[in-house]
Amino acid sequence: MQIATWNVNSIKSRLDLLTRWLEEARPDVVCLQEIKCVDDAFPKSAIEDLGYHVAVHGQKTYNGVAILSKTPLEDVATGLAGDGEDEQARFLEAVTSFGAGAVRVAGIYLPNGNPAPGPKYDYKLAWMERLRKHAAARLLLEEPFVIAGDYNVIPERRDARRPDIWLKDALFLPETRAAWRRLLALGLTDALRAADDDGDVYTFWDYQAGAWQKNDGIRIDHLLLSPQAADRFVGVRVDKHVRSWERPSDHVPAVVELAL
DNA sequence: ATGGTGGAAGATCCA
Repeated sequence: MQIATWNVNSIKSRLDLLTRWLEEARPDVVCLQEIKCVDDAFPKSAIEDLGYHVAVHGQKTYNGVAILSKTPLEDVATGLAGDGEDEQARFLEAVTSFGAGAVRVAGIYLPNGNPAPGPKYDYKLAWMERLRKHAAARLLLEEPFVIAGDYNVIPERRDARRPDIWLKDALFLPETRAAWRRLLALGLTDALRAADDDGDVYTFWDYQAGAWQKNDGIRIDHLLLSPQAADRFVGVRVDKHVRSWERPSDHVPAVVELAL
């Protein structure tokens, strides 16, 4: 089965592209980020008509996440533990069953954090620590578990075409990368780096300055696998061609295939 | 020196 993540940058503006991609790729589970709408405004029936169950955690104007699945979504949870005051819609988790197996999927939209330093960066780092704690708790369950989403983290220099321009950016600051390493150190596998090939793997190209035409990309969308999910790893891909479609998101879908 | 791109909301913020 295939699990995908895609920051669509507004579901209303991207519904036609999402539909086109779902019909082409037919992933089993899709985590969407930056839907930028309240739950009631999400085009649920259009997506259900394509054969998907839908869970939504949205808010007005900003952020917002959703999970689509060919099989029913159970045990749905919204919001990341650790800050009762946090009202930003950035976390959604659910369990889906396929054949004999089940997988728990968390869809995340990790805070951008710019400008850094500042309160937005503090929020990002706190959010990353909350995510680490949550993942640690989930890993105790020893089940197939995938955390998929827009992490707003460039893990290493090779994850940017021009790493030097990102040195002072919240996506690439040493503290950001240290928090990423602490997350991985729990025993999670970075699926996009789990394949043998070592080439460019970008998932985002800015709308500005011809970034796409110059392949001036970064890898900030990630799928992290629990050991029980990594044991079932079959392959991974980035649907880069979607970035060249008309009126694209600045992110493209990333997909992992698991033997489930 | 300026603006660059796009979305949402509404004339500005966020990415």
